[in-house]
Amino acid sequence: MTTIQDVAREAEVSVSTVSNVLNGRSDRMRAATLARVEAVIAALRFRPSKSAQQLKTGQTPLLGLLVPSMANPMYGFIAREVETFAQERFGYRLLIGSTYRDATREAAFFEDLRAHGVRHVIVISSLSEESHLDAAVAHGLNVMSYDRRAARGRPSAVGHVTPDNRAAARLATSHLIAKGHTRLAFVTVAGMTMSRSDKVAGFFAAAEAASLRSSAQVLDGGPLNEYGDSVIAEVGRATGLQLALDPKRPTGIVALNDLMALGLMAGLREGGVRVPEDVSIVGIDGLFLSALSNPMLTTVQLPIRDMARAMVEQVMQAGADATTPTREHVFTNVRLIERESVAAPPSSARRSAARPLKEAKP
Amino acid sequence: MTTIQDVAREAEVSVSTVSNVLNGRSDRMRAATLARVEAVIAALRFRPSKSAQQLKTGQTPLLGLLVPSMANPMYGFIAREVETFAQERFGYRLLIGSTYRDATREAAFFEDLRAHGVRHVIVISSLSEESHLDAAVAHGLNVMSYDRRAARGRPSAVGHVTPDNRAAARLATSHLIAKGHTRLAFVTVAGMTMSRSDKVAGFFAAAEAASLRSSAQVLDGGPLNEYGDSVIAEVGRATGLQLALDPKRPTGIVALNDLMALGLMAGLREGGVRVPEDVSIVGIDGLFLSALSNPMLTTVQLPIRDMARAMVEQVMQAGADATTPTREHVFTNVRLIERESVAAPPSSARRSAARPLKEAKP
DNA sequence: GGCGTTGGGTGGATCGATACAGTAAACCGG
DNA sequence: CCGGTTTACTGTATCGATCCACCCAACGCC
Repeated sequence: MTTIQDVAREAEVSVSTVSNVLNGRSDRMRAATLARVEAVIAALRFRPSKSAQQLKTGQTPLLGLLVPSMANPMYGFIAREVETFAQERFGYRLLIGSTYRDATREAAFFEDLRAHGVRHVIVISSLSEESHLDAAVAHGLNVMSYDRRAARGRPSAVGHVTPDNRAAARLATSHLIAKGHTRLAFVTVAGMTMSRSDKVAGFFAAAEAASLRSSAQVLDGGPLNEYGDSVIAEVGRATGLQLALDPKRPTGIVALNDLMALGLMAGLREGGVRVPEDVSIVGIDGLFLSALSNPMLTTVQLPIRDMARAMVEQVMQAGADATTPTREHVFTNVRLIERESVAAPPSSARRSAARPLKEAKP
Repeated sequence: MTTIQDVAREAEVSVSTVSNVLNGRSDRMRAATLARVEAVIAALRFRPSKSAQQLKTGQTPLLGLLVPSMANPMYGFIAREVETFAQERFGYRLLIGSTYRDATREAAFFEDLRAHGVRHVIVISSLSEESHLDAAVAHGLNVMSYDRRAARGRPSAVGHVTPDNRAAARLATSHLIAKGHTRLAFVTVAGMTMSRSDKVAGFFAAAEAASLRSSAQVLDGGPLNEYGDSVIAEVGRATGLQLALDPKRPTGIVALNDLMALGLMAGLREGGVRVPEDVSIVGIDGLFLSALSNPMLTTVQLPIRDMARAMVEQVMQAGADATTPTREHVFTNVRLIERESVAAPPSSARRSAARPLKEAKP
C-alpha cells in the first residue's frame, strides 16, 4: 500500500505539502508544485488511509444503518436510497446491520459502530424502547430514527423522520368506506410500536368519522420472530386463511404494510375467498411489488426517497445536540394508488351487522 | 472516548498489559491483574479503536459486499445471509455498496474499500468484464465472486461461488416438457452475463434432449438501466404484454429469475392471457415472494444460504493467492418447487407448429 | 553463592495521516 | 539597504493501538 511518504519522496516535497494537497489547501503552494504532487498521486494510485485519517481527525466517512432485516424489500429499498444519497452528496459509505428486532443485537451493533469510529447512524427499529438511542447520542453519535415520533416531554437528542402513518391509514380506510364498506378491519402483527399504533389510530379515526367505529376492528396475527423478512407475509397468510373461514368477516381490510397485504391476499385465496369481489384490501408502503400482484394491490404510497434523503441530510448535520430543537420531520405527502384490490363490498354484506372475529386487546 | 491509556491508568498497569489483555495473552500476567484490567475495561465501557488497531495491524473486521442493487429482494436476501454469517462466525461487519451495474461505480467502490483498509470483498456483479477483479486481488484484496465461473485458462486469484445455473434452467425446462409443453421460451433481459448464458445453455440442453430444440427460443426484453430493482420486473411485464399479443406464443416459459417471472405473469394477465391455463411459467431463485403470487410461482430453488456461507468462509481464508488452486464452488443442489404456475399446455396448442416470436441475437 | 530461567510485567518505536509551529527566501516600501 | 510581510514550503508531535525488546525479582539447582 502506498503512503503519503511515498508520494512525498517521489514528488520531492514534504509530507506536509502532500497533506495540504490532499486537503485542498492548494493556495499554500505554487501551481507547479501542486501539479507535480497531483501527478505523483495519480501515478502511484495513492489513496490516503482512512484509518490514519480517522485516528487524527476522529472522523470517518461511514454511515451506520440499522434495519430489522435487509431481506425485507422495504428496508432494502430504504437502504438503497440512503446509500445512494449518502454517497453522492457526502461521499459516505454504508455500514449496515440487521438486528432481527433483537435488542441485544441492536446494542452490539451500536457498540461496533462506536469502535469503528462511526458518528452518524440511521436507525430503523421496531423496538419500542428508545432509551438506548439516547445513550448512543450521549456517546457522541448523531442518530436519526425512522418511523417513530419523538416522545413528548423528553426532548430527545435523536432526530426523527417518519411518514404520517395516521394519515396513511386514514386514507386507506376512507377509501374503503367511500367504496361502501362498513365492516372494516386493520390487520397487524402482534406488538405495538409507535408507527403501528399511529396507523391504528388513523384507521379508527376514519371509521369514527363515518360512524363506523363499532364495526371496525383490529386483528393481530402472530408475533414476528427473529427472521423479519418473509414472516410478516406469513403472518398475513395465516390471518387471511383464518379470515376466510369466518362468514362474518370484514369486507374491507387495511393491512399494516404491503408485505402483509400480499400475504393476506394469498391466505384469503387459499381459503377460497376472492379479492376484491369478496373482500377488499389496501396496503401501506407502495413497494414496487404491490404493482406485481394479482390483483394488483391498491396501496398508500409513502415518500420513501424523500424520507431517506431527509434522514441522511439531517444525520450529517454535525453538532446538532442540545442547541438544536428536537428535530422531527413527519412526511405528510402520502397518496393513494388505486389499483385492483378494492371494489364495492359484496351485496350480501351490505347493511348486515358486523361481529368482530377477534378483538385485539387494547 | 476512552482509550487504552485511560484503562491502563485506572488499572494501574502499563498500556502493554492492557493490550495483552485485549489480545488474549492472559498467560503473561497474574490472574489478579487480568481480573483488575477486565473490571476496569467493563467499568469504563472501553472498546479499542478499530482505526488505531487497523493502523498497526493492517486489518479491519469489515467485509465489503458489492451488489447491483440492494433494493432487489434477491440481493437483499443474500446480503442478510452474508452479513449474519460474517458477523456470527468472524465478528465482521458489512460495508455494502450498490453499483447499479455501472463499471465506474464499481471501480469507485473498490477504491473506497482499499482506502478503508478492507481486505475481504464479495462481489455480485453482472458486469461481464472480470479484469478489474484481478486488479483488486493484485492490490491485496481477497475477492469472492458470486454467480460467475472462473474463466478457463487464466487461473484467476478470485474465488467463485455460483449455483449450477445450467442445471437450474434444465430442471425448469424439463418440468415444462414433462407437462407436455413443446413451444418453449427462455425469457431474459438484454445483455449476456456468464450466469445468463449458462441458463440459456441449460434451457437448450433440456429442449434438445426432448428433440424440441427447433421450437425453443430465447426472448430478451429490454436492457436493465441503472435502477436494478424493479426494472427487471418491468422488463418482464413488457415482455409478457408483448407475448400476450402473439397467438403463436410459446406455452412454456422459463424466466431468468423470479422477479422476471412475477413481471411476466403481471404482463400476461394484463394482456388477457391466463397462467397457467394458457401459458405456464417457471422461475428461478426461490424467493419468498414466489410463494405469495397468484398463481403461486413454480420455481427452482437455489441454495442461497449455503452459497452465502461458502462465500464468507472462503473470503476469510487469508493468504489464498497463488498457492491455492483456483477456488470455484458450483452448488448443484437446486430443486424444483412445484406450485401453481405450471399446467399442461392448452389443447389448442398441442402438436401445432411453433414460430419464434423474436429470436435473440446469438 | 552464583547463574540461568521463568514469570510478570514495562518502555517506546511504529503504523499513516494531520496541523501547528517554524523557517528561508523573495518581495516591498521608504 | 533594512525591517517587515508574504510566499512557499518543512519538521515533528500526535491520534490509539500493537508488539518487540528489555527488565527485574524470585526461584531452582548444582
